[in-house]
Amino acid sequence: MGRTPVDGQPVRFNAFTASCPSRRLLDTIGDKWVSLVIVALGLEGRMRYSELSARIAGVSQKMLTQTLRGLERDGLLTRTVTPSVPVRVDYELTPLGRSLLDTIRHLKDWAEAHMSEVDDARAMYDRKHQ
Amino acid sequence: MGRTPVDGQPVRFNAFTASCPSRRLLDTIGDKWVSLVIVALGLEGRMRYSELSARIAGVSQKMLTQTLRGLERDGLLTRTVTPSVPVRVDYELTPLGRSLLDTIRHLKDWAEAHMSEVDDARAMYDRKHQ
DNA sequence: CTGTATCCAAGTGGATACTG
DNA sequence: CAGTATCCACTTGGATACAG
Repeated sequence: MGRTPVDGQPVRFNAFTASCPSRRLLDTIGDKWVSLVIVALGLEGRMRYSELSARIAGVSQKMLTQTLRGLERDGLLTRTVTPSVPVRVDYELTPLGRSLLDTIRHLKDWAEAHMSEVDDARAMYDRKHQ
Repeated sequence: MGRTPVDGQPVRFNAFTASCPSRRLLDTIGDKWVSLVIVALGLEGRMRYSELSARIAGVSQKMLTQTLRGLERDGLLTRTVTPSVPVRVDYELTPLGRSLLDTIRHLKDWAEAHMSEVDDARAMYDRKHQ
């Protein structure tokens, strides 16, 4: 999200720099299912695949698995396989995942406090522009 | 992001409910260019279209205009046209936009503090899984 | 139960050309 | 200068079928 200039050159924001941590975080939590998974695990502590699937309305198997794999890879949750028959798999937030949950709660707070103002602004804009 | 149950039924997260403020906020700031525009305007206060275009690397005219229109519609910034020749257009955050900037800064703080841990987790995951 | 693999429709966004 | 309009390549994600 823009690097601090060290050479006196003007700052130029660059969404493409792989080194931009903010961009990467936004790409992660901007994903449709990521925050839902994190919030669900934050509330329940530990959940099975089937519980997550039931809890998150509309998610397909493909997207739930893909989301969980990505979050596991990022160190935000752990995946525990119990080799019973049938197999049981549990997911749980890591400390890193729980700290991200706090950040997501800030977003949630802003959203719940201010999205109605956004709605009002939209209604007014749409009225003005037909 | 899940509604509080009022009838004793289990909570079910639903990313589709238009009424979910968190989902809508995430959709907004998850957009590739939105946060870059907001942060740029937060830093500079007021900027012309051409200044934004120069400041944000890689943005196309189409996407910059589209992003600015969306943010104007949401009441997050104002658009001021000065009918000179050639025309001059300035963009500036509204108070609502500045309050969102604060929230974005929280994200930025988490990202700068923890994305290196995510990198480490990814490296370890990729090593384990070939 | 917990996935994996494949197909494909819809959405996203860059490039290019043109305009008040 | 500050856009608008159009085309199209690429990505995203749901549906479906299959598997350990």
